Amino acid sequence: MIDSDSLFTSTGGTGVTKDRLLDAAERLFAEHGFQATSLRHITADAGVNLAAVNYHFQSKESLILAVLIRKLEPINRRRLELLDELEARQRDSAPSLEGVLRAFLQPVLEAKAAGMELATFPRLLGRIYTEPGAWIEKLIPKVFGEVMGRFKTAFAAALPGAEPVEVAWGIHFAIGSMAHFLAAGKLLELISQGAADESDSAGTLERLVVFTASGMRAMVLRTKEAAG
Amino acid sequence: MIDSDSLFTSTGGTGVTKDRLLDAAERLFAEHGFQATSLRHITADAGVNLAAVNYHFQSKESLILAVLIRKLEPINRRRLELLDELEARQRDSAPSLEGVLRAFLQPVLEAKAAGMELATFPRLLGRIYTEPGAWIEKLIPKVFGEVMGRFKTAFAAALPGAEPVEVAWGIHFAIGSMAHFLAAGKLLELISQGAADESDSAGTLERLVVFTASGMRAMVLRTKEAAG
DNA sequence: GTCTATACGATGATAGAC
DNA sequence: GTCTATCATCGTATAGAC
Repeated sequence: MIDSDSLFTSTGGTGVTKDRLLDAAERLFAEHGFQATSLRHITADAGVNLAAVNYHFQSKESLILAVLIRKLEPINRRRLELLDELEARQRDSAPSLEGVLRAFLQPVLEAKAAGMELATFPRLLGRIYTEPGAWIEKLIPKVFGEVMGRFKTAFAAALPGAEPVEVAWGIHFAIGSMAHFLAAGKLLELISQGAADESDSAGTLERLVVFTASGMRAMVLRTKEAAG
Repeated sequence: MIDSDSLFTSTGGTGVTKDRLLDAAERLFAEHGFQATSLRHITADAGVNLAAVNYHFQSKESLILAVLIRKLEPINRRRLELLDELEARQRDSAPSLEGVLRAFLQPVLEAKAAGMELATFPRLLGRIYTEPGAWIEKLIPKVFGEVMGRFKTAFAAALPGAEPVEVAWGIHFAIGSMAHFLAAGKLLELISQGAADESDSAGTLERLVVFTASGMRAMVLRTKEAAG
């Protein structure tokens, strides 16, 4: 259905039309959502022909993914940077679990604080995960492959003695807490009756790190005790 | 855009057409997803006229919500049942945090194990939360209002001394871990390279309870120490 | 290789007769 | 309450100009 390769090929030279499309699409998606934004709106806004979408991208869904991947790339690069710094700072010992979590979570919260419409991303991924076709399984490794590999190792090192499968569960739950915060900020407002400030990035990061670090440690400890 | 009241009004007497629509929609949505299921498929399958959808429900989105709400109701009822039992069992002391979490999480995992297509629900809610219009803010309290109120009290009692806003953060993160597990099971497969068994409901419940209980306790402790 | 003009089939929604 | 008929709009595909 979607040629996943085309999503990653650089524009090479000028690539005016393609970039104009991505820019217009990004702006309109953030403002009105995916479904409410028609390809005709996008192409009119970009000043290009409707058919250009099907030339540069194959489908609307592919265009959405291209927009998201373009936004996600710097976040993942920053994650790897922070992990590099963390590992360089403590060459002898293993990095702390809190440090690894901070390297993983901070770039996302920074991007949200910078005004990026990240709420759309978990939504789209969530929709895609369970959609028939399952081409996402080849896409995710390409976008998150390096990040996931590096961080899995780092998490395992920060949780000595943990079974790899339990580390995976922990990462999954941690991503869930983060993704839900990004996607459903309004729910936090409802639960806390307006008392919680979701725009407080530093506070959110701290809470996420404390919550997930403690959760992961407890899960690992549980299985270690059950085994021993 | 959507008259939220109509989603909750009982069919009253027979209501054949409305129920036939809900049944057909539920089956087709679970099989093909929301977007891929057209109203014409649904009405043909239900043996009713196309316009019946717009008469009984106003829009496709409203029909989707009605289907989900109908499935969600028994889950929330079971949650309250389990919480009642828990509170009756230990009248004198406060219920344990793990017990409250189990009452909240178990009915969802049971429903998933029974074959319910729950993955669609976090997806839809996620999409709606950030959609313009924000009518969901009136809808959520109606569906989750009683559950949220009862469990907020129970969580606060199980976390003595915790600031209410921190309890809200904890609930939010816990819901995130649960919702992400429901919506993105394939991601867990990828992270664990197939080692994690997401169909193991008992194991998942146990992991979720341990993870979220420990996370909530640590978050509350952090703010208590900061305050004291 | 890029881009445009144009058309197609299907969709969600509505108006008005019964 | 239920139907038929009809609407504007959508995503997509193709043929052909630069």
